[in-house]
Amino acid sequence: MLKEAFIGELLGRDDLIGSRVRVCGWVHNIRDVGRIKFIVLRDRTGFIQGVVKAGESPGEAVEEAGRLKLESVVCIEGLLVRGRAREGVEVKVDSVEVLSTPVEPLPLEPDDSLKSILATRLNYRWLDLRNPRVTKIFLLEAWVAGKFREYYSGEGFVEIFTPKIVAAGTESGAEVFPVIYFGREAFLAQSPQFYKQFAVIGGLERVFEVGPVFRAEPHHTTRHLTEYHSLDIELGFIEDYNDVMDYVEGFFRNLLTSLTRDETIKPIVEEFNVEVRLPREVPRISIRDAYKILEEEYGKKIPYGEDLDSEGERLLGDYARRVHDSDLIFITEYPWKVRPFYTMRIEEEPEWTYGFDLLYKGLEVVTGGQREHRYSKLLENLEDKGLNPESFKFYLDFFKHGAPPHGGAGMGLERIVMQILGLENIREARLLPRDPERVTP
RNA sequence: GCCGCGGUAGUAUAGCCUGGCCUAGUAUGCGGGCCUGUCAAGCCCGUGACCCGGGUUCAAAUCCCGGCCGCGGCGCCA
Repeated sequence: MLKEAFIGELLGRDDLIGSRVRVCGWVHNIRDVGRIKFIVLRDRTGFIQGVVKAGESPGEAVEEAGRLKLESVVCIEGLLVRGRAREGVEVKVDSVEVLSTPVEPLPLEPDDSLKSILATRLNYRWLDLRNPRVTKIFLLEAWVAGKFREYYSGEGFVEIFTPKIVAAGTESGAEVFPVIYFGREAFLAQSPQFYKQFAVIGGLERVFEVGPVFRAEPHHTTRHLTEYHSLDIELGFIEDYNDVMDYVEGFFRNLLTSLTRDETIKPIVEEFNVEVRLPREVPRISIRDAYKILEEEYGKKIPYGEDLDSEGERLLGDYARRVHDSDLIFITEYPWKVRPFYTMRIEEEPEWTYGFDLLYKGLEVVTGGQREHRYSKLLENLEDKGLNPESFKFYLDFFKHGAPPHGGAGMGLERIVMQILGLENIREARLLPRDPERVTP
């Protein structure tokens, strides 16, 4: 390896002071004070200052240092000494090795990239990503996905990998991207829904998946992407959908608790200056109660039996915080008319379902519910939705040979990250966002 | 998909409403120079822009129309 250690690994290591180190990274800043040059190197873990002095440092190093540009990729070597730099230590440089240097002026300065509009930042995302604050978003995202895997693996869930090229859309209504599959029409999966049910029915019982999903909806909002990452779970032998919510809640408790305790992630939370609240209890209120709360406490009228709009969700987020001291709130028993056909309906009140959403800081981040596992009921549901059972034959067949009662949920990774950090636009939480206008870079 | 707002150097902005004093200002970057402890380094010099097309007018960055692109709200959703 050209590089022996991350910058962060060299900082705060008193035992290394006085020894020779090699540091590789990007030139973050050059402060040329006449015969002394200060070179600030950056990698994803931090900054370190190198000092080159004319007359003192080897002539070759001085010459090379003079040729550096911002964002040149270099390795410097020298003694690690206590210095007057912010980091407490600095490198007395005796060798500068330039690995790559910009061939054109920078269209965006990483250090200042946040001053640019998002569109420009996304056009030059490889530079924007070097902004330490932006880097941290993706370190957190990786950590969240890791926590998801860790939590559910620990609860006996099996990770699955389902097809992303599929023959039919999952939910009626939501638009899919068609692809030409050897001359036939196929689609990009908008959800692993059918296949995670398949895996449960196939005897894996408890499964999870982390994967991309695709939605051909022309949304122009700060919280939609046409390609995002879904954290999915599905589990069999549930008594009712509260079992599903228990597992969702368990994950969020674990996540938020770790967020406040994990030393590796604390600096990120601090950088964004966000408060992480651990709820004592996560309220579960039926949507019918939510209608009442919205009307009585906020004067907001949602037509009975209709879905919540985004303002309603924001207000319920406020309600949860005010009344229950919780950033999280489950809304349950969604109306049948706004839920997909595979959702289990309440036997005595078939206009309502065992479907729920979880709002985090007033934004829907999870959707889930108990699924209909009875073949005949599924047929009824399809008929009720005016859907043709023929188009769902491959799915219906799963249910012909023994399917346990089951349910599950899907969580939006980017939305979770966005809400944790208080980002204003979901594109910030996507490395290379896809939206109705953008397919590059 | 419907509705609204916007497009000025590489980047971010001022100017636009109330057309002329705009040879388009500022910051940062970039190029050059000075400076032996900077840390948003500083100082001096230079570089570089009105999205495209049409119209109104003596005169358009500025007003009008069309296009393209961007941003946001709603619907819908994670």
